[in-house]
Amino acid sequence: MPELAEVVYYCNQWLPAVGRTVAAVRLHPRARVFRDADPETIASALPERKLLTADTHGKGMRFLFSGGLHLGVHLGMAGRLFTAPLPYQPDKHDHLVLELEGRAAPGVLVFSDYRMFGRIRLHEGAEAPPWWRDLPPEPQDRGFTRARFEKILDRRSRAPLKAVLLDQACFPGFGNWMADEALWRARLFPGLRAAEARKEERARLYRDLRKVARDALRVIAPEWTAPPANWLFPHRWKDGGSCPRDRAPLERETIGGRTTCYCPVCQPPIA
DNA sequence: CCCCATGTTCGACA
DNA sequence: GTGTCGAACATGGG
Repeated sequence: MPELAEVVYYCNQWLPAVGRTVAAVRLHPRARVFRDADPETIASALPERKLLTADTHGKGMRFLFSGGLHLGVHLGMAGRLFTAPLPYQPDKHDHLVLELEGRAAPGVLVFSDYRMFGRIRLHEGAEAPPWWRDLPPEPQDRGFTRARFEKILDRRSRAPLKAVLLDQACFPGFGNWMADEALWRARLFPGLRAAEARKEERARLYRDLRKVARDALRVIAPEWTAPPANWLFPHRWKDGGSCPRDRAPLERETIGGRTTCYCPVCQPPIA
């Protein structure tokens, strides 16, 4: 479920706990979300630590606690973060619950993920963890230059554009719907190979994918407002959905290994 | 029972 | 090395 802006939204859910100290940890030690972490260490290291900062990069999150303790969270397909008052009775899909000291709201921080494609990591040390170091610029960043974009397309010349946009090392935060949205706005067939995109088409894609990232952050990150009807988003999963631009029936096809929605009229497939 | 799902990773293969 | 494909992971919904 979560892509760039949804990840920011969920990260914000834990933000009210900045400055608060963890009193106790409740977790399910055999949950798959702990496959890259030692649950015992998480349970013993977090109590008495104060949450200092919370930030996101792409689909990843990093919560920094006092004493140089870094908690990494990836939401996978169905993960979410929320807070709740005490006393809190964990649901069966709540894999990590942090109880906070004091009586102020929120009482607990919860990481829930019924599919368990999500992931929790822990790192202790003065330096940033390996998984939070040397991160590539996000598409909405100033540092995400046209030159960088061109290099990516040149390197992935034989891949369909859809597959390239889903590469987290190149477009951190982009997922299935953002990739489709950007290609639709740029009027490019998702199966078009990067090398086949002409100069103007590349320019459109660069402009529109950055716009999609910024629009998503504006609309979804603060309150998770429903995306407007002039985006592809609200039409893409509906059977019988039609293109908000020309009303043509939308098509769905597996491209780059994922179900891809596009408009056959304004994003004509190459024969 | 079937198929599908806003994600990642790994192995087999061209 | 590049890229594709399918499976796997685990669960729920239609």
